[in-house]
Amino acid sequence: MTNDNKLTLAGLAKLAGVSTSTVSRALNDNPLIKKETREKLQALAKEHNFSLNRAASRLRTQKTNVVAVILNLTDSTDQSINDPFLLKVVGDLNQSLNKNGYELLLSNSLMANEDWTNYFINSSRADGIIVIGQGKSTEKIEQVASTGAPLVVWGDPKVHANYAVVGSNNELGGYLATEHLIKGGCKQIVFLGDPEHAEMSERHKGYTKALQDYSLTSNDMLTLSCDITSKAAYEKIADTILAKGLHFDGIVATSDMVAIGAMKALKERYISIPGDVSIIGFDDIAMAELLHPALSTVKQDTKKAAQVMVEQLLNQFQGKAANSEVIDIELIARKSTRSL
Amino acid sequence: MTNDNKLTLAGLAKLAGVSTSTVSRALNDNPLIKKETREKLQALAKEHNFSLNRAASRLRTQKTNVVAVILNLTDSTDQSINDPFLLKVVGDLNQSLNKNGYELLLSNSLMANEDWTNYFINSSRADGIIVIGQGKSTEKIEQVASTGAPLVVWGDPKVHANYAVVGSNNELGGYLATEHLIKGGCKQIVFLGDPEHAEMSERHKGYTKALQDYSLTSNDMLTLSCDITSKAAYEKIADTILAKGLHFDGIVATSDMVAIGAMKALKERYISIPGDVSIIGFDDIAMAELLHPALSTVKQDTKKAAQVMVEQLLNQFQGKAANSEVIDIELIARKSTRSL
DNA sequence: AAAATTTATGCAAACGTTTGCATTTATGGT
DNA sequence: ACCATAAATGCAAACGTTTGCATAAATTTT
Repeated sequence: MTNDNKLTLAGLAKLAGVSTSTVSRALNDNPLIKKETREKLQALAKEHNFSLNRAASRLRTQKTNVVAVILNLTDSTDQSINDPFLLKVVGDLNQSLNKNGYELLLSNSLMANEDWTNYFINSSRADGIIVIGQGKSTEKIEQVASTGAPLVVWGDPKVHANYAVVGSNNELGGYLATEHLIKGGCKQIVFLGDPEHAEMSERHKGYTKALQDYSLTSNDMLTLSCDITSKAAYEKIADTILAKGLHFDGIVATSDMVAIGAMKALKERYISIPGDVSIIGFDDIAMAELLHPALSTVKQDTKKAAQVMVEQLLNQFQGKAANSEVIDIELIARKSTRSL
Repeated sequence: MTNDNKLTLAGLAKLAGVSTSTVSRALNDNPLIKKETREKLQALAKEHNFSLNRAASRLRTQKTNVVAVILNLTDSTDQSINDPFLLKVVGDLNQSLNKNGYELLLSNSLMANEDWTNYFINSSRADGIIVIGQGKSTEKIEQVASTGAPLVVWGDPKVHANYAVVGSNNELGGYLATEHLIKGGCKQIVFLGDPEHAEMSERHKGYTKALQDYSLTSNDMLTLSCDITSKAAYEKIADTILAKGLHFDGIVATSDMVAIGAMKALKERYISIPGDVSIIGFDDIAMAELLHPALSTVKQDTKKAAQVMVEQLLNQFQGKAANSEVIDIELIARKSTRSL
């Protein structure tokens, strides 16, 4: 529009009849420059539609103002990429990062290079790394941590790690969910999910503890292990009922998506929810309240989580140590569970 | 680990006893360098965990190998950020971009600066822009297009625009969906969605055309306008039934999320699906087949779409003009619609 | 009114690559 | 053996910022 050959700092300087250093400082609102000239130059820049070359300034300052967000998918069936919860976290991180002047470089564990520190940090692609999900193996994460690169992980904050983990109180969540079913009168409560997964295993702990506290059967056969996708959950419940009949009256699902799969398997068999079987999920994805019956669940506060994660990362940028932090969860009782 | 003070090209060169130019060329696999030395240097680089400073190379080459992906949210209630379909598109774009050596910088229309070309392209943050969703207003997009910046938009490819649009054949989709209901015996078919939205309005066209072709009532009152979220759809259906009774026996929903909301409103009133009312969605999100009843829908091929969009963008990088392109859709009949 | 201080601006080097051109080394032709 | 050509490497400039230090201008102090 205005000028075709890209306008540079030097160009602006010439236009204004000052030096590049003055323009640079003025645009960065450096008080070293007299206020009037600062404003004049800023106006000039706006007028000429000037925009700083970030590649140059990143090179000079050794700071990118970019954060790499890595979706830690568990395997190649791009299943979890469909989990609305994870993607909600990405969205909220984007908001928080932008608010703090950072941009979000999206990546995932399947595509990203082997050595994350090397690829993102040493190459000046990003200043820090946020990993979403600990998955089943944490070796790559630990490797990043060992390099000392700024890092925050979404996962279970209770697992002892040499890196900062932000996450919900999963054990408590599992406990509350189970207790809610118990109080609704359930006697045979199944845990449905993947107990090898860090976060899920904590939820399983809470589940077991609640059963003990209320002295209910804590049979091993009540733990149904399956991948954390709707489809896997659907199949697991269908198979189980086929094999052993309806030997349970409550399901603690490890995520809302898992609960959705289970619900479908039950509905297809005309098993009433919550009449015959109560079911409770985890996450509180947007869809939970729109299911029929509306899904009771344990809500994870992703907005808060995103804020905390960004905050922790910024701390590390300033040389401070980062701490793991627990985000409060909240039991949301809807229609898929009986409440006596 | 190996060395703490960052290793640079010059450092590597010194280690190898050659010049920086040789190392640079070797690492870029430039045949100007003898094959043996190339391999030797690449091995050395790997051994020393060397990684190129991208800020520097971007500055020098004026190429970032980054593409900005902008989620074009319609308003500030961050509603659409919850739409799994949009996020699926982001995921697929990430795959396609990575496969072609590009990285994905995520942004959204609410946070991003006003002038997208200026912010992303002129500043050397990215080489090109992909906008997901035309939304209700396309002024920002048109502005980008007018600057000549590499741009591809996901939306309705039929709307005549001065930029390349990749999208499904929405009119055909709307037609097929409606026809499917008609063939199932529906007589009073409602269109549920937002006809002001570019893509949705095309689907509405197809809907109208199908009604005409089969000479069914094409009453204006059968077009129920609502935001494209589950919640809005739920409320719209609930209100409509309250006000006018059940005056329809089929619903063409503008997206699967909208269909989900409508389904809930029906179920709550013990209206049988598809017994009393058939319902069909659009998108085929992962969850569609896991609803009860499994949702019939018009599938959009996001993987293919992502590939095409990236391809079109790469074309523009090479100076070629980009064309709008139509992605095939597919009717998926499940259990939420009668099939006579 | 000159010296001392404060305030505002400019100079020039540096960030780490890439690449046109010059130079050296190897290969081949007579 | 010598020259012409081809292959391999090196030199040095450039990309567009930022910033320590030096300088110039304005202000205050004596």
